[in-house]
Amino acid sequence: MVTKSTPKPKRRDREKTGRAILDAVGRLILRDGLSGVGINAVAREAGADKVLIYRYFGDLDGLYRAYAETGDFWWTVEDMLTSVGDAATLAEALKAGLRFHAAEMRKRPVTLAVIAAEPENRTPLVVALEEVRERRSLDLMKNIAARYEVPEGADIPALTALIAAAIDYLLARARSIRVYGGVDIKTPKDWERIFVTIDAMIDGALAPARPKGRKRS
Amino acid sequence: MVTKSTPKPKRRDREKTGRAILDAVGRLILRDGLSGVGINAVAREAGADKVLIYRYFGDLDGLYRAYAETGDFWWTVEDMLTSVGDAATLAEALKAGLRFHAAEMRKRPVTLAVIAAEPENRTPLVVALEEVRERRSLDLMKNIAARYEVPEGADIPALTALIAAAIDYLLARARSIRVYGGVDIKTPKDWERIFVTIDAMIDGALAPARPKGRKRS
DNA sequence: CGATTTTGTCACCATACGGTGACATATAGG
DNA sequence: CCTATATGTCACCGTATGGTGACAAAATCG
Repeated sequence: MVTKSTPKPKRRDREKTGRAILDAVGRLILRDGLSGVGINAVAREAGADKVLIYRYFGDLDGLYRAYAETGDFWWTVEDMLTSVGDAATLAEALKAGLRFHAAEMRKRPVTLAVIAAEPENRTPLVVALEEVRERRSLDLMKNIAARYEVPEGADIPALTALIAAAIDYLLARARSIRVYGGVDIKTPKDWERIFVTIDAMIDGALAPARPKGRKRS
Repeated sequence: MVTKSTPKPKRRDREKTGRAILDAVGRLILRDGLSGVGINAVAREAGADKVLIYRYFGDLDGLYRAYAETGDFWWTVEDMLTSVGDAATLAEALKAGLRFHAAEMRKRPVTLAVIAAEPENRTPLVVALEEVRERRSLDLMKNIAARYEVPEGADIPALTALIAAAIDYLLARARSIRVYGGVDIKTPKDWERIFVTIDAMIDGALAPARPKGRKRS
């Protein structure tokens, strides 16, 4: 037999195929990290021919851009505000806000995977996520300034940037290691412990008058 | 002419070649990131045939391992202690120690590049560096416990892990971005500002009795 | 229904990768 | 000096990558 090979035709549905491709991107990021996302891998994972990726998204960067617009990669500022809105003091607002941030990040493993890849993988996807992060930070700072009185000498942007950076980095690392600097970072219970210290750090950074008294030895 | 092609022989010197290969690894990490280190790239960069890499180091992982033993990737605990040894209080010791940490990390761009690649690039090199970090943390914690009295409720491991994580991550990110969360992270001057907040956070985390008094709205 | 556009399939290209075998010759040991 | 080993050179392999051209058939539109 010359084996006509029954090539099993496929229902033609541009929209469905496009979605399958974008879904495959997400699955690949999750499974193999952002560096595992390539034309061939995506086509294979999506069960679509790679030529369709080029037709629909232009090239790999176009795919990244399209995927960046697809997902729900961050909490929104509104969500943040409603989640923290009833805090009486700035300190309580920051504590609740950073807890909210950590909880929301843990719900978005794809975002964590992208963050993990950020430093070495400067694709449009990571650039897009960075832009969102910066815009959101500015928004949040404006809201904080409007709602709370900031103690003199307190540097709210530096404070939140430091703690958010630590949270994001440690959550991203927790995908592959269990301990960082002798501290467990894997389970929610571990993070309860960590947040006790974060709360104290926030209190310190907001302490109204740091006496600066130096003792000489 | 049949062009005998003058193949330009090379002086044979195993030691020198080996060193050239390891040097090439460092240069490549610096220029292209850890993911830019491959057999072909290293051979090209070192001006040596790749078969020599296999002969001398086994395979790519062996190369990583050999390179991990080559470099001075971290400060030593002794250096840390002499740099901080005269601090009168635990708070001052931690402030000085973390400043020292940041300064030493900034002197080691290769280490920063490896840290940047850590989350997605689990080569023996990053594993080796992680092990050093963990050992060093334990060492340091022991020394601190022996020298200073730790206030009740203060979690020194969590405190140092959080701040060190933020420093390492932000320094690694500073290689490719200028601002994180609205805060400049590039120049030493930027870091002076950041360290003001770090100092305050340390004070807060070491504050002896956090009253926990909540105000209701 | 018939013509045109769109979707999907396949075969191909050049390039790069990690890895290996065969061979020449410079060096070191007897 | 002659021999054995170690060093370096070259040509190859299979596999994967990003990317393109050609073609068949399904869907759409007149």
